[in-house]
Amino acid sequence: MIVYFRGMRTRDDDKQTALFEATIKVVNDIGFAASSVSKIAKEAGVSPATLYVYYKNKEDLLVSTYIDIKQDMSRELLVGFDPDGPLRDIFKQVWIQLFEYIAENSSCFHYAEQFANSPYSQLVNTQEIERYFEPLTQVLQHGIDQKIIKNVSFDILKAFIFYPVMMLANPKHCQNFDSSPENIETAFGLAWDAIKF
Amino acid sequence: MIVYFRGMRTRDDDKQTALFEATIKVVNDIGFAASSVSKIAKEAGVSPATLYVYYKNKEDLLVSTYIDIKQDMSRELLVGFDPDGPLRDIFKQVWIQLFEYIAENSSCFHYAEQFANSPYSQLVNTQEIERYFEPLTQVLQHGIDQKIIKNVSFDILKAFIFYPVMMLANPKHCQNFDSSPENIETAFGLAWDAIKF
Amino acid sequence: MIVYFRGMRTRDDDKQTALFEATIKVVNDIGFAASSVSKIAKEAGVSPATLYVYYKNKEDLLVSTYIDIKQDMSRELLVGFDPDGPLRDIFKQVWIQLFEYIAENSSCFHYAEQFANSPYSQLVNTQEIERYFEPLTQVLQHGIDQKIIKNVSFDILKAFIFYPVMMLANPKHCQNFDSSPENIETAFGLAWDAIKF
Amino acid sequence: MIVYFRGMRTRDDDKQTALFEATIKVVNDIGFAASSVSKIAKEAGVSPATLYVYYKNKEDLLVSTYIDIKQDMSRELLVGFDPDGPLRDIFKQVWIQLFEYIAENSSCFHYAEQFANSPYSQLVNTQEIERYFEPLTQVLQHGIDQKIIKNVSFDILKAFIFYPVMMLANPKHCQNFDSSPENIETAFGLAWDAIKF
DNA sequence: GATGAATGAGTGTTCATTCAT
DNA sequence: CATGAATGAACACTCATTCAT
Repeated sequence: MIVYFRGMRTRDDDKQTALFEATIKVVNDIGFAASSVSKIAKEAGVSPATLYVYYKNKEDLLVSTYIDIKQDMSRELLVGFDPDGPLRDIFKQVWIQLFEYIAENSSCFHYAEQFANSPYSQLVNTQEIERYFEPLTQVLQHGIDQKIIKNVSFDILKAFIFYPVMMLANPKHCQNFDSSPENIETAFGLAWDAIKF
Repeated sequence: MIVYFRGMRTRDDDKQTALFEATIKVVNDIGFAASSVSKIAKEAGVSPATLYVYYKNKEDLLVSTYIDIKQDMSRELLVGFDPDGPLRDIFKQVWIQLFEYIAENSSCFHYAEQFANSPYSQLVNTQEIERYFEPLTQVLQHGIDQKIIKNVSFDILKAFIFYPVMMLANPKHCQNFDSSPENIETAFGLAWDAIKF
Repeated sequence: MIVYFRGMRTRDDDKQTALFEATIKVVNDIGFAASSVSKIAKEAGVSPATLYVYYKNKEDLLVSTYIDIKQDMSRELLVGFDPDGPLRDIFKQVWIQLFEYIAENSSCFHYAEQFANSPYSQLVNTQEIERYFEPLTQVLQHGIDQKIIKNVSFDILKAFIFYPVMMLANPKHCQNFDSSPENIETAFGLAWDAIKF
Repeated sequence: MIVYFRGMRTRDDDKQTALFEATIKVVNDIGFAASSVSKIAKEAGVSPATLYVYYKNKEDLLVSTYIDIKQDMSRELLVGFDPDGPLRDIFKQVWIQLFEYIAENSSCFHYAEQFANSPYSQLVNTQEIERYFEPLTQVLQHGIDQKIIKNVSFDILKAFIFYPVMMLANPKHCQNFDSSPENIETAFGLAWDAIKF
């Protein structure tokens, strides 16, 4: 066991955070294709070489950033999640929280979308990501068993519950959509009509 | 020695087509970020310099390719479009044609998605693109007026009719979805339930 | 068949030569380890990017340069080669020509030595290189058969005929050696005494 | 917490040795060009910064390692050296010991060769190195005076006694040479024939 | 003494684009 | 029209070295 009577220079959490945020900002500003390690480092206020202290390489930087976002997103989505409540309420809560997450973290969300559309996406273990969202899948199955939700494949259900939110909450796609609580509720109404038995 | 006959095409349509297809192929194979003018030219079987005869620069190449795809897509979508038929049938037909277009032209569709997610998308006149799909908007409005379709904003309606298809038809997102006619009909059922009054 | 009624820009032989010479000069001046593509390009008076028009990459540059030197060296060595003359005369002529080649092309020779001592050497087909010198091997065998030369392995014979020349002709190793015709003849005497039956 | 006892070594000899060995290993494994301070430090199991406690800089590391090897080599060469025995026996013994040293310490030897071929070699005092081998030079002179050895310059003699060994003992150059005692004796025979009066 | 963090300067290589032909 | 040659600028990444601890 090594004990230091005088500590060495330690890794700087601020720098890690700065790099994380810079990655998202740069990618959102100029796009995945044009984002370079040097631009991200400059945005973070560190030397490009420093970036390699915190990340193995560009791929690691982009992939780690994506995974961190996805983890954070699933956490936000499932705040106050209660699998024993009424199904419609569960989904409404998740739906609204997803909407709010996207609206409030639009840059993170957009980064994740760009990442998922890039060839880097093949480098992440999709199953691991999906595990974050497993509680939702279980509730869906429960709804199907109780004949509350249509007995169609998960892919179809997800396509109607979550995909439209992503569009509506993203000002890039829906500039006209006014995200007042009423409008969000209205939109959820359509989602529920789609999947309910 | 090349001899020019009268009426001979000076700009070679074959080359233009080759470049169009090469652009999509390369972008889909290696991603937006890694796609370079030289790789696209090589894939098309022409010199990088020749590419500049047909396109002003890289941006022009990418943007033009996107617009061409979108035009073609709207054309396919609206084949046999009859605004006077029953509303549900109209949408069903468009829905299925959209689905088939994506399934059959997945590389074009994927290119368009990557493009739309890139900052290049800011360079295209979105209104012009939307005009291609205007007949659909008119039918939507008609349905609302007749109380066949929910009286909510176009953005919400579109988010539930078209966005889910894009997810379902894209094998990258839905590997498990079996696109048999029955499944497609089932999925359309959810879309209709969502928007119908 | 493509016929150009107006030619395109053609590859510049001067540039190729300049790159060849620059490679040798730089490597000899600062060593294999410190030699970089940019330094070689600068020495040749071209852009680093231009270098990649003529060579696939750094490895190709270094390996091609080595092979070119070796080919040239074997050509010089075998000038006036007559396998039917007296054995001692054959070897004396080759020995002297090797000596002169090394003395006159010391930079090429030194490059080749550095290359052979580098890990890049594993990338060249040694057999192909040795084929250049095959006439000598045949004469050696002939000498052994006729009991003019000691019946020992080729490796030993080569080690005593050619390796000492490389040392003597190389001013880096033998600063004191005066390469007058008499001294060269004397040195050859030792080589012949070593291998003669 | 580290506690210093009285008389405790401050500079760690183990670390010095580890660095010496790591330098040779890394250079032999990946070549002079690719060898970096960090890789050597990692191989030695210390921090790059620690390396600078033992060596002034990279140059010092490489040069010191070379000198250490050369010293060790001369020591091995002259084991049991008796200037009063028969000349042929003296040289035979040295020759065989040189051969064995190279065969047994091929990595050290190869490092030394690479170093000698690099521009770093200009940084070492060659005369100091040669002094290690002075006993041999004296014996040579003695042989010349007694007309046992040809009266030619030292450079020529050395070129025929020692250079061929280096070639034969180096498997990189002579893969086919079987270093059995008989073969080594045979090879020495050629060396002796070359230099003997 | 020993260390991981930090970095400016450099690496090999590819880029989008222009040029002469 | 069509081309291969040519390049400055950028790329991802590693370097030898220093610094604070």
